[in-house]
Amino acid sequence: MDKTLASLDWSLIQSFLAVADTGSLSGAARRLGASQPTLGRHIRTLENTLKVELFQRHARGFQLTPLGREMRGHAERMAEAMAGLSLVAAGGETRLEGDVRIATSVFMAHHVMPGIIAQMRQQEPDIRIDLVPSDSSENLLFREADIAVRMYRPEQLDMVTKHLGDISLGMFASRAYLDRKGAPRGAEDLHHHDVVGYDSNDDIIREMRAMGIPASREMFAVRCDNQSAYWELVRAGCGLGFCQTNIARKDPEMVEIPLAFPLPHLPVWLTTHEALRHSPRIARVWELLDVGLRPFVS
Amino acid sequence: MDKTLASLDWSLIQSFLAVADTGSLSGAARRLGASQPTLGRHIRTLENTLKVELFQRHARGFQLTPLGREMRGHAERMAEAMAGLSLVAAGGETRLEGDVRIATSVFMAHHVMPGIIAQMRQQEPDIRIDLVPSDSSENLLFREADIAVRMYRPEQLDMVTKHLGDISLGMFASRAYLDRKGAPRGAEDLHHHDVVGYDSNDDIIREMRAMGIPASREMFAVRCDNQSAYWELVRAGCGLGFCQTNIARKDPEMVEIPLAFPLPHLPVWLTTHEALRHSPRIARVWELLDVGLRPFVS
DNA sequence: GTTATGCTATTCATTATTGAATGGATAAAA
DNA sequence: TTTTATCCATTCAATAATGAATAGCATAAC
Repeated sequence: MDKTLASLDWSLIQSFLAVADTGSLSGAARRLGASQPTLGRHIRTLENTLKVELFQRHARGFQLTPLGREMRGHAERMAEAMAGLSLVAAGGETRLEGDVRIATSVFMAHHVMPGIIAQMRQQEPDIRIDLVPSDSSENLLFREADIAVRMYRPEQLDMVTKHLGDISLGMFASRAYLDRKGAPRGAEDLHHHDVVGYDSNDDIIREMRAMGIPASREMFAVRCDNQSAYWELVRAGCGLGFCQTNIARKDPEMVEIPLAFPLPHLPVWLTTHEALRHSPRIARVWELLDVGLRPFVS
Repeated sequence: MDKTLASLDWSLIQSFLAVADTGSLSGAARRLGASQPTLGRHIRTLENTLKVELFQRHARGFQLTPLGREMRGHAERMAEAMAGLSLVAAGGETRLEGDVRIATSVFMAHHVMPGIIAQMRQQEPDIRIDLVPSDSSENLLFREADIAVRMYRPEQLDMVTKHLGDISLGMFASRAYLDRKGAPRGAEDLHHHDVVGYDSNDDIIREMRAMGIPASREMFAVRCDNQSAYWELVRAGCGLGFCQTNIARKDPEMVEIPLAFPLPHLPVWLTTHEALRHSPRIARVWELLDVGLRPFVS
């Protein structure tokens, strides 16, 4: 085996990749939990050892040279292999303790998960939970999360999934709003009302059109992409809005608006990586999520 | 990104793979140029961080657990990516100095390369040469060599190759042997002579059979796989033997035995990895080998 | 122009890592 | 059995790597 290959410290490549990704020593340092001088030294050592120039030193940061760009691909392949390795390792943990990261939508994280997690903590005090609220999908391969609770069918490969059931949606308004504007009568009447909608997400519009109701972005008086904040807007009386019926019906201030047409249902999927499935603590949290979410997916 | 993934030092994986490959801390230490306690600590750190058991401690060394075996594949993928990276880096070196590893057959390394390398050193004193004599083929992907001089067409992918010409073979015997046994007359007469052959390598037998001459392993009085030692056996008068004519004819003690049938020719191929082709020092050594080998491939 | 911000390079005390040495344990060879 | 050769774990002095602090730049905003 070549001397260079054997003696070159792999952690230098780790640093190289971090600097290449973040574009600066400082950024890479933050990502790796190291300091900026350390990263600077790592890059210099790497360049000196390989006798090549990997970055152009710029006042605003480090920029890859063409050669560095060529090397980056290989470093990324190393990172992927490392991710796979780390996944196998996590799946091999045998004790019923440790951290479990649960990714789910902002809305669920706000309105559903706290109760479930509180119960989990009582039953499994040795399992610490990281809750990752996010409406963009996580990459479970890179362990951005261990278990994801999602409102759509996961499409990543090597995943174990379970469809827990469906969440029914309803249209709601606050009493204050209804006192002011009255309740809508039928689909056409919606045009005379304020509706709270999503901003960049066009789910509502597409669903309404699918129902045969003309809809456009302009019909929304107030828009918000964060679903928790969205719901607070509706509760504050900004207009009509949609919400999971199981949550909204518990709120005495909110009134459900009966609709002539049925709203779509949201499927609830539990997901984890195949390699993690046999880890006791992941399996346990999976089980508790399965049970805990049941009341919400009637 | 997961904390474990980001914070786990990749050099620990490097150590893990070395221990998995060699089966011992000491062996891994030798391979990595580190010490046995260091490797021991690395493995322990890795196991503690990932909270898994990777090896079974045995008195004779370390043995992978099933989980460790699963992880090994990923570690190997990392090593492959690392090899690719290191190759790109080596190809990106811009100076006409450094080390170049030349792999070639034991015989060539003994009888041909020294002169060529001596001349190289005069013309390019800043290029240091590692000569790797080996009759098994090198893996240029892992940079076991930078340039290989081979007697067969290389089959690895991503390789740059050049057919320099062919080497002609002849049958020779020492004067001492001929004085004792006389020269053979024709192919049938070979049975009354001692022939020095290869041991596990059956090239000679296959070639003779291809020529229509009945041959078997038993016809060899003395056998040796190392071709340099083989030739010394022939020179010492152990029997008839084959050799490159260009080399053998320079030896006043050796007499060529004229044969009625033609012997096969050996092709000479120069090989390097695609990624290294544009490195100035590799290109320079390639060029000098091309020129230097010319007299031998008439 | 001036200020604020974000970055890199350098220094130096601190900390963490390393390896030589040692002891103990096991398996193979004499 | 005794010897020999490996191997691993542990210890501790020496070494190497680290990060906080600082200074110096370049850019962007005012």
